[in-house]
Amino acid sequence: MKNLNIHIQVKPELYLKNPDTTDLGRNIVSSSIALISDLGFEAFTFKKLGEIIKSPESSIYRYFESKHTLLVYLTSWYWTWIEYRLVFAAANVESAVQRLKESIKILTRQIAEDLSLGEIDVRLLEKIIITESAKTYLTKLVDKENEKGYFAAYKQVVKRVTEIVTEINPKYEYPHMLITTIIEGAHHQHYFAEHLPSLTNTFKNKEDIISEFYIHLVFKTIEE
Amino acid sequence: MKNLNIHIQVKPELYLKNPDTTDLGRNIVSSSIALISDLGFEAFTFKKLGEIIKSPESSIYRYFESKHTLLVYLTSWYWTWIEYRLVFAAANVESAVQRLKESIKILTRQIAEDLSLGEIDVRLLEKIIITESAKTYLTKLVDKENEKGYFAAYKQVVKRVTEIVTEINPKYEYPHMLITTIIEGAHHQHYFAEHLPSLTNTFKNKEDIISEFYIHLVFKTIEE
DNA sequence: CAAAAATAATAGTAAAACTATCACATATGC
DNA sequence: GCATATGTGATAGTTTTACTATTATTTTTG
Repeated sequence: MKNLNIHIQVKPELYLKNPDTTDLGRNIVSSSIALISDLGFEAFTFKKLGEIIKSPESSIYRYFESKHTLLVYLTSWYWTWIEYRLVFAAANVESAVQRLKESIKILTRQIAEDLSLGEIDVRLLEKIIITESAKTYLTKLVDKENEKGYFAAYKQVVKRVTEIVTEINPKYEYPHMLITTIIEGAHHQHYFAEHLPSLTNTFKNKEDIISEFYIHLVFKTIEE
Repeated sequence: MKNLNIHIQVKPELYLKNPDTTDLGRNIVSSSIALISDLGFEAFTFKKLGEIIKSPESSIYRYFESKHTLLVYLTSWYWTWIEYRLVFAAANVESAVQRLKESIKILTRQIAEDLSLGEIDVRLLEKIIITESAKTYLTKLVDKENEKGYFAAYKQVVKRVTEIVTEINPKYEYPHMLITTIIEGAHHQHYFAEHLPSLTNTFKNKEDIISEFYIHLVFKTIEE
């Protein structure tokens, strides 16, 4: 398992007490990732999590308002990490085409190796993002939560990549639609590949087929 | 409100007793559409529905195993209806390009007019599909439910449209990825336009912008 | 070392998601 | 036309979820 020493900071709106500052907090976050990816978000409860970390539910509630905000926290952590990777991948790369290509790979490809930042198992987290992240905004509370900035990290990622698209073709009118289409699309393809294979095309044992599909799609779509 | 006299049949796996055969059953279905689009799926319960239709919860449970299978039923109804529209739109159209164009419109455009089939308000149902339908398969039970054929109607729609893609360009290798990408993508764009506008491009007051975006994307992507 | 902060232990609540039972009404088949 | 099957209503009960509240104990820190 590879370890990196960067530190991801999540907006204070997403927690009651910063879980990053205590052992219990970090344990809540890392164990919740394991438990959510094991049980799925619906069957996941703070009570079950409490049993695993040997703390009462009420202690978990001091960090997170609800299991929903915990999911928003995890999602936000993920997008902040993705943004870091986007910035890193773009550094010193002159060609916008090359930067876009690398960005699409980051947005659409699953992490291959075990990777852990702090106590966060990024690979497991990515599994959660694929299956559960849309549930953060597909709720009756979207508008309120959006006002509170719950989705800022995601928006920032989208913005950053759309800017590369615009750099390549300033006349292309729908960069946001395009980028959100491929982000959510890639999540779906990864999910379908595992659970509903007839909805995707993974007949070849070729790796990164999803990434290649989206790279092709994006460059064809934005060309003049 | 426009009424049409076609009849949509849903697979028996999706209900305990066919709601289509009794007044109570039809009332459960039509009122659930209104209530789900009002409360959102999470806050929707059989108890609340029972109060509206003035029947006890237990009577609703005679038709549907759970609120989850009711959602699967509604989704399946919707895709069966979409397939009917696809077949109808393709009838007597020689050009595959034209058939694909019309199919993409059907898959990506929201219904403009009020429309009711039997007691089903199709416009409200479409609102539910946009927000809630992904929740039918983003669960721990996907694999089991897939085996039972819960997602057959959706798969059939995807298959039908991919065949047109292949007719136009037999060498194109990823028709399923492409079609599911635009179906789910369009749902997202409609949702974002209403709730997270910075994730989309609806700055113009132009209608059918989402459809046009996807038509352009598809034809660019599949061209040789 | 005292005060403040964090955590544990325990209890309690309202609602959700069912399951069960029995009475009554209605439709159907012979 | 009557017995039987089927459908619906009324009511009650269970387990679990998603919290909230209170008090005691431990740990941190200034």
